[in-house]
Amino acid sequence: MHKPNHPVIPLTLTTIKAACSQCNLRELCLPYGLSEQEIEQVDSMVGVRRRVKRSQHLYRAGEGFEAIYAIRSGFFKTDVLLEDGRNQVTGFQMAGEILGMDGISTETHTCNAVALEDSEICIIPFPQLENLSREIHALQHHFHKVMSREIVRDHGVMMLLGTMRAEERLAAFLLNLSQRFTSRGYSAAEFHLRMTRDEIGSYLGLKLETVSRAFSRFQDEGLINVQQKHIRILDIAGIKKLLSRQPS
Amino acid sequence: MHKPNHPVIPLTLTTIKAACSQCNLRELCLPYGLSEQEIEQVDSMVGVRRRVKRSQHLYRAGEGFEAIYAIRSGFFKTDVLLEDGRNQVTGFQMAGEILGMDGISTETHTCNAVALEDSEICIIPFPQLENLSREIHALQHHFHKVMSREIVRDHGVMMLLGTMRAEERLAAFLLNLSQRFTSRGYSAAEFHLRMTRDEIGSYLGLKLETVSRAFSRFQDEGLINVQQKHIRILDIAGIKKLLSRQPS
DNA sequence: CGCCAACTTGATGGCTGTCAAGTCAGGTGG
DNA sequence: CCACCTGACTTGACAGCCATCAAGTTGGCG
Repeated sequence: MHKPNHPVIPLTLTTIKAACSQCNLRELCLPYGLSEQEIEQVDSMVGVRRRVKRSQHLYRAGEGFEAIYAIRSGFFKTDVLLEDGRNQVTGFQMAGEILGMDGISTETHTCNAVALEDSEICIIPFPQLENLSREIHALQHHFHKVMSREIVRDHGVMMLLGTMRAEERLAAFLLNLSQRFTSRGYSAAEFHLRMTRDEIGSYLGLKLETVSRAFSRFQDEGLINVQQKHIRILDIAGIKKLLSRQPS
Repeated sequence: MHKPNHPVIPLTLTTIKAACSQCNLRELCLPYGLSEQEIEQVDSMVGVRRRVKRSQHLYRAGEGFEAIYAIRSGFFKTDVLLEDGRNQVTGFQMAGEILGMDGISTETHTCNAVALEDSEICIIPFPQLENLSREIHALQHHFHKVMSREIVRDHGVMMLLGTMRAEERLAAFLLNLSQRFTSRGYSAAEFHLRMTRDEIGSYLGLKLETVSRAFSRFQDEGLINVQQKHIRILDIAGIKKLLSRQPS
């Protein structure tokens, strides 16, 4: 939907009134075909935007659950900790994706959400989401799809962790990032990693040295170009081939 | 010849009218505190029960999504397949648990659900669930909790696959089974595995030989007693200790 | 009774973890 | 401007856990 010139929205430094109606990520967060009035209702449900600076927590495991969050800009990771100190990155989230659904089941968040770069999120108070879902059919169904997509995504990670070897995991990781950047209008072939090797390793069930070695090997084989956190994909087809090859 | 004049409920061998109001698993599937009338509404939403014999599919990846399923009795596994033939068991489900939520996001199931023993499930047509959810507040919230719980469970599996070694994984698996049997009124210490070593291995990201060896080692250490698929836990505390120990 | 799938156990090898040393990049302060 | 410092990254050597391959055992079922 194209917007003609519209009135200026009042801004503050810390929190901003969210306005889904003006948001260019709308199609990621919301269903198609809402009426003007329904969009207004959604606007008033999504209370405010909030900035989260790099390395700050959006929420922590153990905190009470009150809202889910739509990422308006920036990049996050979620992770869980075991008592003995081991931790597992469970996902990386970017603009247009939803955070916090882990908290619904027990009214308590079960993982940590940390900004990997300065970010901005929209707060969606959960009781109000449920209220509005009962009124707006499409919103209800959309939210169910979002949760289901998270479950399917998790199955993909389980597949990756359970059956793939190191280079396959990294290849899948790169392809996934590339595809998500593409669908947000960024380059499919060139991007900046917001996370460290250690965080990639944690997500992929590998040690950071293994991640680093795999990156180097990909570079030696002419598949990618790595310069620290800067990645350029040279041969997408070659990377895809790594995934379909039988290990045994 | 005339039948007696009270109405007879039609039964067939394959499907039975579900009746949540009579179901002793009600507290697993449904929220507390529904009124008589609400329960009746749920009864009429849950269309029928269906029997699924051992090794039969409840649904397959690629099939259209129409309903979710509550397990009334029996035992299932869900798994996903890669094109190259590798597969990953993503979960084992038992009575009172919900299957099929993977299908909501794309209107198509993304995994297979297979009965590991003769089972019985209740069919919950999804559009009707959404309809009733808009009427019954508690049902809506309960369903959201169920989906969220699935997400949290998946995070646990990712933790297991990403950070634990073989014996820790198997220990976690046994404790999880034991706990779930307990909460259904069965023995915490003695149970029958419905799945093969290969399926356990797929779920835990291990080869069947490794699973078998870990079972044997547990037995040698006096933690459990294994007789093929029959498991007796002798030292729960000892098994728990395996989980909290640092690997390095 | 015999067959077959499931399981167990042993021997060997390879992938990836571990330990260690060195390099690189970015930020800070003199 | 440059020295310095620190966290992130790379690379090498080695070891250990688990996969692989192989052979044998068990138990269920026709």
